[in-house]
Amino acid sequence: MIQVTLPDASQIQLEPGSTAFDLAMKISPGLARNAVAAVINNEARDVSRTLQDGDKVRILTFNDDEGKRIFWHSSAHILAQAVTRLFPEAKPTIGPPIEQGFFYDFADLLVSEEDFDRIEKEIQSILNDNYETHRIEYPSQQVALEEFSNNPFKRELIENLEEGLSAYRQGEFVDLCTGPHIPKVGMAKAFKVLKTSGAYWRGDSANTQLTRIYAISFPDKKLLKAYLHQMEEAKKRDHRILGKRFGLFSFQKEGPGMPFIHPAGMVIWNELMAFWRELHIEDDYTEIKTPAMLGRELWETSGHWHNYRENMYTSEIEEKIFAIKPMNCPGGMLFYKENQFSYRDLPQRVAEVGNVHRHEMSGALSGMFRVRSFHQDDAHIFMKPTDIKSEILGVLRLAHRIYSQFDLSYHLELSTRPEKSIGRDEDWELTTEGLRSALEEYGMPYQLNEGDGAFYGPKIDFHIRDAIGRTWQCGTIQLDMSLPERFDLGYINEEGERVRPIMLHRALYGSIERFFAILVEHYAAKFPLWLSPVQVRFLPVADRHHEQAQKWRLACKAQGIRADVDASSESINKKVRNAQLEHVNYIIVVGDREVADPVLSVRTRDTHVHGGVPFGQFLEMVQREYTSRSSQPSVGAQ
RNA sequence: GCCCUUUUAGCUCAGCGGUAGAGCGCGUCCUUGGUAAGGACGAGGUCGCCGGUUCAAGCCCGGCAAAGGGCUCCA
Repeated sequence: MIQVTLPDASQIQLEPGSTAFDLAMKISPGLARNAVAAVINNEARDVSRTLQDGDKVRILTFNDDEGKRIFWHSSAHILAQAVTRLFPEAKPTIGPPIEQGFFYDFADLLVSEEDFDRIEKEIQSILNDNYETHRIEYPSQQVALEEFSNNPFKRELIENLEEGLSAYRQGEFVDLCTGPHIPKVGMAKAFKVLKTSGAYWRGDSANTQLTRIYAISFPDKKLLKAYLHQMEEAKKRDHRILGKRFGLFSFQKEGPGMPFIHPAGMVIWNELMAFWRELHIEDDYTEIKTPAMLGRELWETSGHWHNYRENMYTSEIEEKIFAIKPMNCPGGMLFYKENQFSYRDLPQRVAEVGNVHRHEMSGALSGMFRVRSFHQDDAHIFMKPTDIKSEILGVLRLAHRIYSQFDLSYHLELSTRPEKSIGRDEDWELTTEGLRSALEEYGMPYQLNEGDGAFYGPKIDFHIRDAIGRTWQCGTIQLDMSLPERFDLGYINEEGERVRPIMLHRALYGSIERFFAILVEHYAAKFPLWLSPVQVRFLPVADRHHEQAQKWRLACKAQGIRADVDASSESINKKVRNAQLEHVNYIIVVGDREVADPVLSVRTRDTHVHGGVPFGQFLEMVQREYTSRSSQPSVGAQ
């Protein structure tokens, strides 16, 4: 008998020659049925793998993250099997699992959504045949190359893999793969082909364009249904749809990627900026505004003319070339140089909410998330080397105050020196260490992206997730060793010498447009009162009540509260319905009773009507809720 | 920029090679109704733009533009 150890440290006796599947069977038949793979001594293996005495074994199911990846990777093989059956000329390349499902990239394949049905049918027939998967180990590169002689992409992969070459076979289909795999393809019971797109071989736009097919699979039809339902729900939060429905913003074909912010959108925008300014004043920032367009020499000095030219809009007048700013920093540098700073004046925290323009590739544009004209809530902090850590900590804390106001969850990424970069080693070390130690002290976990920094310095990025699960970079903290040099910035130190300041760029909303879009999706356009375009709506019951409704509207307005009156000749039911659908925070019907005695029945967004609120008290409550930027309604609170 | 898809009334969407449709919205009138759709009538369209095929094009073909999903890139 052999003995293996389970994750809970319990020990199980097995017949010699038992597999991971046998072990699962011994634990419970249900587990065996759902076993996707096994982790044996920290290595993911097939459940058909034979166990040795003393092995530490963990059975993986779809419920484990690792199990999901294996399940989806196995599903990618099934997809590739179906596709190669239907399109024999298609050459499978790679097919990894992703966060939600998996994709497979094919060369020599042309498909559109119309083919999805056929592909799904073929997949179904593969699932019905319920092939077992078999591991094939190649003794040498040569043997593997022969197996994939008709697929140059697989051959390229094989050539880059010296040892441990293996493949998996299911029915007639063999694919290069390290594994492990689900034991029988039928486990991937519920399959859905989702979308197709182009992709480049090895992610390089210089390489062949491949056809990518995205799909998802589950061990249970109910899980698939739940997933599809969740996707439907997420689509209802799409900021592009809500932005149109609520009149927040629009795009015109005369300015692709250049948003028009409408009145309701401007209300939110202005509230965001008011909140932002309050916090920045508290944190001792100053604010400037620099021109939208500056002469070519400036961009030559900053390096943009050489490094960023293809993204810049330019204009020529009287034989002089100007560029519309793609970034605020060069203007900020000129501001700094206007002053003679001493070490006593540092750090200088100079904010600028500037409208920048970048010519993004047409295919990259996406609603308000990716535009060509946007506003960055930039700030440049000029400091002494000894300020680095505390300044970064200050920015991290300020960012947290902003994101937590909206209950947004975010994650941090630290990116270090890329291969192509400028600057001295000791400067990179100083600045990267500054970022790292600030992050450590801040105490929030972060992801490390080695070599992913800007060419001029390391950075910390804040990422926030949208309604359909994509993450977007919002805030960023970037140390810059290049611009102070290029612009010959200086300050006078204690010894009276002119020395170079350290400079960092930072943005917290990142792009106001993008952050705005994230908020629309986050709240599904049901904004908290302080952001809400219409906070209070009065609904006169009959024409004779218009006068009272207008009086109250004006009283609200005098307190800075955004109120309106629905003076249409619709029924009261219809007016209530409209106000509810518009997510007005407080809905107040004005009829004979209210005219006789100013006590309101206040309808809240949860459709409850709270009676007996004197008008004066209502005003106070709304005002308190507004100025405190509370996300909880004050009426009907207790 | 590349691959795939889409573009018909203000909005959401039907539409079969043979003179353009619905619902909502909008306008006028009736109704003055107490917390999620009162009623009648009416006005809105060079079917994204430019070419081609055809006796005939919203529909077929080509180009361009914009939008959507990805790739690449990035706030």
